[in-house]
Amino acid sequence: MMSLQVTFHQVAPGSYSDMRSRKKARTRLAIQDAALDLFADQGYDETTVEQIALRADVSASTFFRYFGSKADIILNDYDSQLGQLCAAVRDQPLEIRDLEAVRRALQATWVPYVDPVRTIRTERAVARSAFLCGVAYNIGRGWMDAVAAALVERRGDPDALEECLLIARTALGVFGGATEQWVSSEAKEDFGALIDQGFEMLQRMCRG
Amino acid sequence: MMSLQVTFHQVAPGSYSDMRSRKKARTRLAIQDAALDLFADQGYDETTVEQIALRADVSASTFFRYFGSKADIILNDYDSQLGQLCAAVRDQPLEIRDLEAVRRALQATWVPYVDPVRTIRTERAVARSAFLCGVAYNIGRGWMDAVAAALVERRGDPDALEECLLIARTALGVFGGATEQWVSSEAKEDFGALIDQGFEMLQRMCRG
DNA sequence: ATCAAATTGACAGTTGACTATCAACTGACA
DNA sequence: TGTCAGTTGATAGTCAACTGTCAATTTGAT
Repeated sequence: MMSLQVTFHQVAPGSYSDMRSRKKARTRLAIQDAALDLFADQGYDETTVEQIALRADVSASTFFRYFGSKADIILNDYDSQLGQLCAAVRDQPLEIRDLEAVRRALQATWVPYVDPVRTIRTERAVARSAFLCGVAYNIGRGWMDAVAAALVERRGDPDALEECLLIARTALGVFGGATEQWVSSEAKEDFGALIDQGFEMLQRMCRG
Repeated sequence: MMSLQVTFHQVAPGSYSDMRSRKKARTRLAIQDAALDLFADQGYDETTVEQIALRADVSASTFFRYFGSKADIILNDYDSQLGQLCAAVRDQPLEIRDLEAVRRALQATWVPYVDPVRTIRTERAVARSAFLCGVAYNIGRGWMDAVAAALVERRGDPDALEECLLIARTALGVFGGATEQWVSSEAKEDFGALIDQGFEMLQRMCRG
């Protein structure tokens, strides 16, 4: 998936020790923040790089020094969080069903760390643009694959991949639905409770 | 969802009776076909309107007379097929569980009518472009909403919307997974069987 | 065959994403 | 304080999507 590769361009990550690096990190964040605000307000296509640069108080040239393309802005690295989620899935005791393992892992590694404001803004931006939808979809897909792999590893049965993929897909579907409800309540409702509710519903739905 | 609205531009649908209209319909299809071929081969972003026009034996001007934008090409109207699916869902006898109702409706109104070649080509194009992913995602979303509405109507219980949404989401997840398997087998496997298999797996996954 | 309307291609122009270059500036360090 | 590498803004230019216009061609009706 070429268009989804995260390109760090000329800005190396890590080693934010000296003033220079700290300033760069600040600039990077400022650009991202400005862009997401504008995307949420006007839509992705309707926002020009010049507008983003203006709001972030940099020149268009500088923008392209920090991000290889307009698309790169939102190709955040959720990698660390995804890693934790997968580790938590793997660490669930074996006597617990797969679906329940994913539920617990989500509750432990994701729910406590979501930022409501950022989530709402991102969701709004995504809802307005087919391109951003695609990016979100692919991120979700990456999660699905990783979670499925974690489940397979937990079981120790490589033949179960197809089944684990379905489990991961279903679990992330529940997660997505809960997120949607949460966002549409403007984060007023309890996110964790919404997720549990979704999993219970799934249970009921399959039994009859 | 502004960017996903189907704009018929200057070409009115329906009433393809006389020679002129028939020719227009043919041109329209030729452009769509050329575009999808190129998208599948080179990717969406990497394909220029000029290339599409060239392959379809028209000028770029003509291209923009048929499609308001490059994106419009793939914003096909699956409306009729979606309508049939929903009708089939509504018509399933009440003693059948929701999930099973959707499964039967899919088997009856969708599986027999898929074109393998076209599906494979489309899937390949979608896999290469974040934008096309987004379009596909939104189409899927429209399905989810419509199927959920059909389920609510079948039950006659408007309060069940949230639950029906989850059911529709899960069913379409199974459907999506099966489609993926089918495509990756190059349509060699039995599509209907893959779908049934997915639903059975879902059953097992929730129980045990 | 002929006329009016629809359709088309050629061409010129606008916009915005993105690249390349260079001179000016800023922080790190001796 | 002065030097130097790293960072920046301004400028000019490319490329492709998209718009508008006009003359040439094709089609339907008479």
